[in-house]
Amino acid sequence: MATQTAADRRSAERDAYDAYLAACPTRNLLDRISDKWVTLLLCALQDGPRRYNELSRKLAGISQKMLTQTLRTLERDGLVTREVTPSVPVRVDYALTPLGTSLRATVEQLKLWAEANMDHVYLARAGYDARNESHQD
Amino acid sequence: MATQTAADRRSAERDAYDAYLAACPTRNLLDRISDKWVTLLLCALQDGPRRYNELSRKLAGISQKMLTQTLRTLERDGLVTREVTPSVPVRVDYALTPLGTSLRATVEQLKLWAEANMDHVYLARAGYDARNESHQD
DNA sequence: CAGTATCCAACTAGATACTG
DNA sequence: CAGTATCTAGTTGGATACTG
Repeated sequence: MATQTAADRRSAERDAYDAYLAACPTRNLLDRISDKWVTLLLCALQDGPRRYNELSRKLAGISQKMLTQTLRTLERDGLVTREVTPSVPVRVDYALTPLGTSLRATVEQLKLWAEANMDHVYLARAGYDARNESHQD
Repeated sequence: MATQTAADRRSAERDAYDAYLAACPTRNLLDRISDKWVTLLLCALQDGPRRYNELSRKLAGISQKMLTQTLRTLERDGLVTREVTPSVPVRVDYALTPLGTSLRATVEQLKLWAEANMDHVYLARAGYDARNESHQD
């Protein structure tokens, strides 16, 4: 009994943060990093520093607002660095921090998974829709 | 020249889907799976089938609407199965498909990353905010 | 138990125009 | 070049009430 309790306590301490809990701050962090722009930006920075306009071109269709906003959040959270070279015109380079690199490894899997399983998902949707349309009558 | 072109073509074929492109359907899929409820649900199903109310309790604070909606999307995309046992009251079990299991492996890393690096992110934010408040004057 | 249906406040994010 | 500022259409998701 005492053993059980001690084990439980140890386990609780190790898992101080638990995203299943609504009040846990990791719930918010998980929400932030679960974002397509975050994923694409971190991936776009994997081969070294990139300039603002390079990122803008690479992430086709992203608005200036979302690009700047996402980069600022990533910078504040310690995932990317922002280096300004005060030339004329000014040059700004974004790069991954070690923390950002550690997250990039994971979100890249997400991007690769989507690209690898798109066809599989298409098939699943077609099957689901076919099954559910036949229930209509 | 011919070699170059052939290599380009091969590369283009391998990367038929590219989430960097706005019009690519994987951009949408990436957006769908980049969702905290998707992550938490897939993780909650990792140890086997779970009933609707079990999931509701495990994902503290999720509304019925989001739970049902997310489960339906996951089912349609072929990531989870929904099994109805027509008892009274009815019993419904959700479980991961092989495709869902493959995605779960990745999103679990996301959840673990958030839980493991929360403190690091807190520190980064404090540093960023301190640096930027001192710029105010 | 496992949902469905509806309403709506709040947040999101694109478009647009402007700047050091 | 690398942003900022503003406006708003559209979406999201929680709350609430109801059902087989």
